[in-house]
Amino acid sequence: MTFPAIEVSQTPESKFREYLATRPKPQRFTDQQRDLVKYIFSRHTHFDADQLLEDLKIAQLNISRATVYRTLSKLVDAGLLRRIELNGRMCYEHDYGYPQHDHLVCESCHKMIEFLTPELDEMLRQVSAQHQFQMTGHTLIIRGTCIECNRARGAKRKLDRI
Amino acid sequence: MTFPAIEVSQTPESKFREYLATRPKPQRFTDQQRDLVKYIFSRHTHFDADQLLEDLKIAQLNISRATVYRTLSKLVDAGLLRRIELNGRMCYEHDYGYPQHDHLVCESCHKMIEFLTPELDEMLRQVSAQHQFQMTGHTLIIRGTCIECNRARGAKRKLDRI
DNA sequence: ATTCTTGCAAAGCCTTTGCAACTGC
DNA sequence: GCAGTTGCAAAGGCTTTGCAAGAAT
Repeated sequence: MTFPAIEVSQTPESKFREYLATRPKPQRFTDQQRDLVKYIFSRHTHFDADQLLEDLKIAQLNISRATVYRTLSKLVDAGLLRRIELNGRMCYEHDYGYPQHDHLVCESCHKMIEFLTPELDEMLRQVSAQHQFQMTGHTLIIRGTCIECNRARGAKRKLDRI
Repeated sequence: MTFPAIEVSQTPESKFREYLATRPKPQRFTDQQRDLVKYIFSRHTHFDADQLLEDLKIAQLNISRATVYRTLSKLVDAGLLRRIELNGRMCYEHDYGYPQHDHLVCESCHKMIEFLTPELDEMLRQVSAQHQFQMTGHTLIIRGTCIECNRARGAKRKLDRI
């Protein structure tokens, strides 16, 4: 993990069960949902629906595409996952037990680097206030090239010159 | 316009022609492209491909969907338009002759409000430097409710209580 | 004359949805 | 047993693309 986890009193599974039970229309907790929550919270990565589906297959967990999409939505609603829009597709990351942060995204290797910015919140609040805007959330992504890809590129340029 | 325009020495059309001529493989400047550039720069709005297509129809300019998409891409490459990803679709706005800024997006009426933040650039630079990250651009969107929608909502709540 | 662009329709990509079978409570 | 969930395949929304006809240089 990039940052120390936040202390939480419940497991992701119990938090999810609580969410399901608490909805206006109570929802059920199924085997597929249990497996998904367990799998997703067994590692700290950014992933999209497709990657997750592949990884689940490798892990011998047979859960259909439709169920994966439906469960991801519920997990976002439940506050267990955060959704990030990136290059026209949805990316997910842990929300529960993990501090709010933003991302540097490498356009070469697509790595996501997390960063914390206490000043940013203050800035967002000020801007919103100036426009009498009721902020509910924000998205900040810094695009560019990570240090590894930059080095690789530099090395390649050197080779090209020989 | 929300902000004063930047002084530019060329018209959007001539800048585009220059871009087309300067590419490794020179590209042609067609009637459809001319009409599109003229139309797009005749007003300062945020728009997506679909809205543009509708507006073009109203303006009696018959340009096919494919050509609109293809030309929008070229205009982005040429530095005439900026592309903003929003709710799974692409939005466009003037780049040439207009200062770099970020957006507040109302989730109720989908209005986009532009704002300038000198401090932000410094912050982004610092974060990038800390991670030895070569920044090429960023996206910052503040989501929430604009003042008009907030008022409307308040009014509705009042009515509901009667 | 050559090569690039257009317009059409078809395909692509990611995500959502209708429906019959199934399952948690 | 009833209401909500699954899996499948089909549909949806937006964008891209193959190809023949047309236009720019």
